[in-house]
Amino acid sequence: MPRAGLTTERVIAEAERMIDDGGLRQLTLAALAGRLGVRQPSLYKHIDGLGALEHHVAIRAKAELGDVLGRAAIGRSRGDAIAAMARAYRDWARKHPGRYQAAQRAPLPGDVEDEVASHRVVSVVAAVIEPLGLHGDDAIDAIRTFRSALHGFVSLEAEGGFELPVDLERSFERLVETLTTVLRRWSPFA
Amino acid sequence: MPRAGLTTERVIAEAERMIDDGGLRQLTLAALAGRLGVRQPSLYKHIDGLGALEHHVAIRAKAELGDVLGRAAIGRSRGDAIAAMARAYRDWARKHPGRYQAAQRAPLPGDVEDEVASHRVVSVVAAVIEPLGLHGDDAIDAIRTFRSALHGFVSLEAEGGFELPVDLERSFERLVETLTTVLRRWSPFA
DNA sequence: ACCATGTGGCTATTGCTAGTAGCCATTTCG
DNA sequence: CGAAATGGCTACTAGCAATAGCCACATGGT
Repeated sequence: MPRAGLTTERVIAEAERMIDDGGLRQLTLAALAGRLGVRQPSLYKHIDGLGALEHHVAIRAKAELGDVLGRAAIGRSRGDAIAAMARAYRDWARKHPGRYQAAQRAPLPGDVEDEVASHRVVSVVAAVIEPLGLHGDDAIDAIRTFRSALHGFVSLEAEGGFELPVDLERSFERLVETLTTVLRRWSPFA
Repeated sequence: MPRAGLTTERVIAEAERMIDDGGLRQLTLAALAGRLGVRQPSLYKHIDGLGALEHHVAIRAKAELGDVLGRAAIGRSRGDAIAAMARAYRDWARKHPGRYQAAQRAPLPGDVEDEVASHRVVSVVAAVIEPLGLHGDDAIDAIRTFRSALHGFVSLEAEGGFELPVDLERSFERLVETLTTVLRRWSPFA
């Protein structure tokens, strides 16, 4: 009986591929094992159950998204950086819908690894917004607005929540323009 | 053996209560039957399986959300109507997190009932935005921006996606103010 | 009042899922 | 080259949705 040569890495990678074309919901250990040419219980030698697998996928997705956002902002400033980051955010989410979805679960309190990965995304956004002169609560409000608008657009788009598939590019560019304008003019709150 | 006196209505209502305090994910026919004092197969006399049940819940949630938004805007105009609608949106989603989540699935093509309910939400928003002088593609972009920002905020809030639970009220009011300002000044696109 | 019909429960069963126990062949390392 | 570790496996349990088919209750007509 020749060995399949699985590793934790390969199992997770296949799970990622699986959810990116089929949705998070249809990730099952049975189907995953099938894809890897192995029986379902064999997976437990590499991952600690379905929950742990989803957790790994989530952390990796958060880390990669943070990375992508960071790279998008390099060499740009202010409005340009914000727009580039927004487009990178949407692009990544569209290329990896399952992983994006997996990344939405908040870390459990005390789960340091997850907290770090989650925080990275926020801190990259914060780093781009800070040069606009925003600090403290004003910066927090601005970051939340930015994230809300992007996450909202991306997830409505992914769910097919926009009724007409036409003109999504235009609508998104419009949203990006609005965001950059709004954030550049962000002012202290009463 | 006395009858339990179930109806389709009661089954759906109990499912709604169930997902509103526990999340959509933990809606199972077994648990639902337990709550209703009945065995699991008995539910099939009233609903056509778990998928159909979720579908009913989704349609009712969309209809009710559309209703709530419509009522919020009555007697107000322009910025006031937009702000009131935004607050009503968030309030309803917070009061009914499971139903809000259920309402996010887009209708399958040809599912007229679902399409009507889905469209109602969009058309209420459209009705409030139109008096600002927006038509055609500009109105579509504006509606999408509005929905994106609200849905994004609400779902990030529900998932615990904002790191600090403090100041959410302030951040939301800020978002609402920003939205009303942006929409009032919405201009034709190049 | 009573019988006939329809219906809302039920038990029993199937098939799919996650997860556990424990075996054994292959690999790896002293 | 032998011993230990390891990565597959089969066999099993338990929970889930769903179907088949039974039977008691409720209802309505004569």
